[in-house]
Amino acid sequence: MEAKNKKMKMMTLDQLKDRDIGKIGTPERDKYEFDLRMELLGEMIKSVRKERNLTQEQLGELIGVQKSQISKLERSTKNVTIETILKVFRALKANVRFSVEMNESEFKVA
Amino acid sequence: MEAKNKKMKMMTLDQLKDRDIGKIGTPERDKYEFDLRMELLGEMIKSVRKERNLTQEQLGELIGVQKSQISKLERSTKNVTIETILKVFRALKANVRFSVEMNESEFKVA
DNA sequence: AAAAAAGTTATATTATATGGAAACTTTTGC
DNA sequence: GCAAAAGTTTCCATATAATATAACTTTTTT
Repeated sequence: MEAKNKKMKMMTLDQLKDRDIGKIGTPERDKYEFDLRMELLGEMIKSVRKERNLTQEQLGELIGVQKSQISKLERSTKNVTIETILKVFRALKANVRFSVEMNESEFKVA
Repeated sequence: MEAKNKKMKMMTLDQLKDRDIGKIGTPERDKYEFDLRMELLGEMIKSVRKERNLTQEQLGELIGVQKSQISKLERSTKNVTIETILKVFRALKANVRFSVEMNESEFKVA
């Protein structure tokens, strides 16, 4: 990526994302935002696991899956089902919360 | 279910769930808790959709799926992928938050 | 630096979530 | 109460998430 526009002074992160990845709502941008979330979720698993002083193998044993599975969940850019997420955090004795907010009102789920 | 125990005065909801469904951590109970969460998530979709004054068909059009699909998401006890959830709430212009908490520390994801 | 442990990746299989179509049921408006 | 609209369910196909195994790479320990 080159900075061709001489007049450009500053851009917000959002402006950059709009320009380089696509506007919010476009498939490209949505995918990016989604991947980002997935990455964070994976990091979340990893950091809680570390906090509990577990190896991937040990966490796997708690859940009943191989370590390779844990590795994937921690680093995959792919999609996950809620069931899997809950299973993992349950084993880690951590609580997951989903909440939905629209405008002012916020509704908590679980 | 009968109330055989004459001495029983009161029970908390948790005690009832422990007795009738199984202790937390048992597969039965975990499934129950999970179903509950899923149900709430479906209800969440429904209530936000209603808030936006949309029919299932209209919401489906926004996302690009049939109304039957929306119906399923709103009422299914089945599992869902995060991608699907995000897709729906994105269309509803609502924000979904996942957060994970263990002990005192709370980490926000997305 | 060698050995052991932890983590990653590739490949393949199985289970299941997504989705459409259409018939059906329930709710709503007149 | 009837018709239309909204929602649900069933049946089915397709896509993909979950998983194991085993080889591989990276990190840690001694």
